[in-house]
Amino acid sequence: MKARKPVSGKTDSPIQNDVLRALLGAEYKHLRPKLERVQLEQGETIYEAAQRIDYVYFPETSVVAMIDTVEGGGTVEVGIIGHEGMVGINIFLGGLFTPDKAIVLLSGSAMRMKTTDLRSELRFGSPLQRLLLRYTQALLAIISQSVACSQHHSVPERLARLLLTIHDHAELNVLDISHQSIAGMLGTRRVSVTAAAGRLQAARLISYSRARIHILNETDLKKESCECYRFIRRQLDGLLRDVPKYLSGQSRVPTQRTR
Amino acid sequence: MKARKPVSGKTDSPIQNDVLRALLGAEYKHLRPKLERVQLEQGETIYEAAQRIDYVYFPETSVVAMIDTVEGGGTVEVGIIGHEGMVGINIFLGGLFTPDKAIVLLSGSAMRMKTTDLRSELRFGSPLQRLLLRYTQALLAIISQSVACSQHHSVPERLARLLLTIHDHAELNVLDISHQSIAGMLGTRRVSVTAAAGRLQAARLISYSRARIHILNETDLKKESCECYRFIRRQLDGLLRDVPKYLSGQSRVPTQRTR
DNA sequence: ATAACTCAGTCCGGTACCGTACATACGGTC
DNA sequence: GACCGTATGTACGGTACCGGACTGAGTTAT
Repeated sequence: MKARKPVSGKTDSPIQNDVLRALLGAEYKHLRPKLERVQLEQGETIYEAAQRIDYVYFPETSVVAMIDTVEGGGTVEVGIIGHEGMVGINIFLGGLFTPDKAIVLLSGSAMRMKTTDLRSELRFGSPLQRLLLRYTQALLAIISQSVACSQHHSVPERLARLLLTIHDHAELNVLDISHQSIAGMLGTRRVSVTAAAGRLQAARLISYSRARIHILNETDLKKESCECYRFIRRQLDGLLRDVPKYLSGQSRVPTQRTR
Repeated sequence: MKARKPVSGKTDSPIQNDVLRALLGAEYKHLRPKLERVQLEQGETIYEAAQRIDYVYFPETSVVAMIDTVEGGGTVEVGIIGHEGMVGINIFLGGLFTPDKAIVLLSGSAMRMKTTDLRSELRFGSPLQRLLLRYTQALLAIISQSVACSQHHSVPERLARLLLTIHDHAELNVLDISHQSIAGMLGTRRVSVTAAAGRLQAARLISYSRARIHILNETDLKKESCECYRFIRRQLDGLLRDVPKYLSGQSRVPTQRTR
């Protein structure tokens, strides 16, 4: 496991991950010393496929993509994880490894925790466990939808969906991603991405150059996307709404991070 | 909820679902009165999408498919569930509804349990919970692979995979399924299935007529399938191997049902 | 026997991709 | 400014699959 430097100075600033924030009561005090804030840099590989996992990550401003690889080298994205979730859900489910590769899509901070610490937190029907169960549910629904999506929706539709999904986690209207790496996520050729992106640019919905994409018109971009974007949003929004009932003293989830 | 007749007579015969069998100790006695054996008939719909769930099902000789539907009517299979698993995993994860439709692929028996009973069983860190967590893990891995599969593998490859997967749950080398419903699972046209199936028949790997498919040469059929079949098998086999360590008094999982 | 239905076989033009290749353009480095 | 690595633009033939339509063959109902 590669050494990773903690974010200097602001180790104690407020936590921005929704799962952790939902635990801000008594549970939190107990958990806090086991959490460490780290900076994740774009392009960095967090997990290799089939690798033993030492840490799970709760992204804050960072965004992480889960990537599957098939024989022959083809890849595809099976999940985008940001401040609403956790990277390493397989650990929670009882596994020791990740089935897929996790790479950092957008630089930013994340809280991390040793897998051993996570496991001991889960001993009882703890709030953390219920939160993660709930998150797993959303993840399962989203991935199921992804199967349907890759089967039935066109590359342009899926490109719009992907851009919107990442954009929802980003702080600006700018995404630093190349056509090539988008192609890797959609499981298609770079050329197909360029063609689709070209159309979106011609329609003034986005603009791009050299691995930098600007979202110009989010509203109309949604119209170009397949239903899957809305589906994903609904799942993740529901996640926040459903959280309170799992908590004891807490009446409402803290305000969502602006983007 | 439709009335469903219990299987007459043999209500007390041994349970054939792997999850339940793994609980055959003290936990079992506690659970047994809450389980009811029912007969599931091919083509029957167990859950509609977005429907409230009253029962979860533990298939024994029956096989169930989870089907997603997209706007426009396209469908795709997102999971085949047999004696190794549970139908209604979303309940376990804290939901109230199924996101997808569940239909009976092959007739047979299943044990079922009220969702309310399931929930109360899960209060503590029960063995049942750990078994279902472990199962969820496998399910997540399999569905992730399905995303990659539908993106990168051809219809003939995926047809072989599907037939093998169903066959593994069946008791005979005969599957009563039409090209049309296979098309619904692969998310493709009936014509594409016919073409692919025709090739497999010409190669004497299968034979078929009027919604009845015979598996003639499983070994060579595997060679026509994409890697995904092996992947699924590995996940489900690992499921059985990993079970014992979650149990207290039990040293080994009971012998697997022959097929 | 006839009809009605479901299932499978075949054909047709169209298109959204694929794999490959090469050309151009941008950004940073020296 | 010249260079190099990376990103994007474009072209081209090939093919897997689509949507739609029609035929014939088996199965069940009347």
